[in-house]
Amino acid sequence: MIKIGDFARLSQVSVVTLRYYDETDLLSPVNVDPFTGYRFYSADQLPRLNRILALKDLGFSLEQIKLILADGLSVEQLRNMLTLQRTDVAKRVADEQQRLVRIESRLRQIEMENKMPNYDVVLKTAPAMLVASRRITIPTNDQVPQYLGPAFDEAYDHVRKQGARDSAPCLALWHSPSDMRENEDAEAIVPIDRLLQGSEKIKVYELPAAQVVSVVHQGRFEGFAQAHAALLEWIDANGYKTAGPYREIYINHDKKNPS
Amino acid sequence: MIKIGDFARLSQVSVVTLRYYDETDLLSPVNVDPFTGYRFYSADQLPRLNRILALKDLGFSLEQIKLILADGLSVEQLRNMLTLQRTDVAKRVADEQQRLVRIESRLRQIEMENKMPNYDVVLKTAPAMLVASRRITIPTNDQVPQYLGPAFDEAYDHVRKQGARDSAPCLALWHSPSDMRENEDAEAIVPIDRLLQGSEKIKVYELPAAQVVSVVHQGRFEGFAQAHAALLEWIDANGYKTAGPYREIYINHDKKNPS
DNA sequence: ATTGACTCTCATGCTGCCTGAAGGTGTATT
DNA sequence: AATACACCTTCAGGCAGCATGAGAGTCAAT
Repeated sequence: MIKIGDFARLSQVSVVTLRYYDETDLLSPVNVDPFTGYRFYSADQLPRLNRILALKDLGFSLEQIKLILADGLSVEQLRNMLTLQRTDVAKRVADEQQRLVRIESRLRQIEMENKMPNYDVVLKTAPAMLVASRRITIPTNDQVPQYLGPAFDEAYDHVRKQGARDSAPCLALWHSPSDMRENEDAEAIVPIDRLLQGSEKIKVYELPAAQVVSVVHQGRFEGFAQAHAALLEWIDANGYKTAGPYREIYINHDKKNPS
Repeated sequence: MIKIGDFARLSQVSVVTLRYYDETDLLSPVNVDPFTGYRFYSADQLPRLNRILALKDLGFSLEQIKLILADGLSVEQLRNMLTLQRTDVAKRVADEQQRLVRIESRLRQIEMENKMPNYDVVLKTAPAMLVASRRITIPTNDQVPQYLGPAFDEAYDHVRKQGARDSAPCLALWHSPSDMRENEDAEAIVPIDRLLQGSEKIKVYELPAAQVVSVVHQGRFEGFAQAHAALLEWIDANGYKTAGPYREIYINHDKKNPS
């Protein structure tokens, strides 16, 4: 019979933790004095405790450990749990390594510019949505406003004529590679709240959900190239590849949120 | 003015999270209707929110992010925080990788033995303690009990004669390499509660704290070699090196807990 | 009888939110 | 004008794995 304090010293586990393990039925003392409530442990319980610690060390939760320690767990099940845990931990390792890369890229940026970078790039998931779209080709880079404005108007008119409403801010898709400055292939998109008829010019379809890298640009177009550059840099630094068109989301009248 | 739901959709952050950020003063809406309590955001707040997300992505806590976003933070301080965070994350990566190694070693053990291994090896930290010690040389492996028993008695007598008490279970240190079977160099140790006089045979000193790899063996000496083997295997598999003597802790009369 | 070292049982806190419950708002349709 | 329905509000509680502290009872030695 060992009192909790001694057992704690033996096992290098805190008294509080031992009490918690008792409370959660992970490891209960062999007997408890019915009057004083004192917990008494036996040296025989050290192996179980050590196993608990070992499993915790492998990253299992106390719930999982309880499962593993329950008798009736087959070797197969045990192996499965370990295998799952392995992929889990492997993923965590990969995640943290990516994080490390991002931190280092930030540090490099700071070294170079000697200030907090202007643009914060974040990985997000854009949900799928129904859209009405007008796809156009823009001859030269400086004609973007003249071409894109009317394209949006066309799409928006089409939507309103059928009595649907826009359910989110408009966005533009750029299908051309980022270094292309002429004959750019763009799509003016109005998100809608229900399926409706398309036309020759206006296509209606579901824009699928996608992983996107997002950056917020505030103000008018000037300096916009910087935001774009920040995006590309981030993508490069973090080892991603672009797998679809660029999206630009327009909020209010002079603000942009390309993603 | 954007309602919280729309702002949530724009930023891909949940409404609940936005409310939480408001509550914790990380990002408050530009204005709140005094009657209805409705929160209203502005598109101008997207950059700040994006920065918050970016920093969260780097692994900072919300508290730290609040600090970083507070004005008056110098580039120096920012760089320091990032550097700290880098070492932090690097450590986490290393930890998780070690964990991965341990899991894989467990899996291999299961493949080989087709059952849960008998011994659970855990890394612990043994605290420093005052001890009275009797160091002896044991000619051959099978004479361990005859030699070690009296050595403990000597140390224990010494302690009692001076009115001190043992404050923890006795332990033995083995200074010889693990493959040595003759003329083993061992130390019988009694932990004590206060400093006392040594003698020619009995040394009194502070056994320093140490990182130890611990395994629990239950029962008599038979099968003890297995526990020992498990230790060595673990140490090898996890890329550690032994940096001191083995410790064996004896609990009750027939139980052992070498660490 | 009195220390002093332990032990007990609550209660609360930590992080970063999520999940309701109960009730008030805003807009559109009948 | 009534109603429906989507949104908004403020609590309250929960999650994992304990740590910290309060207030009170126990145990062994002096």
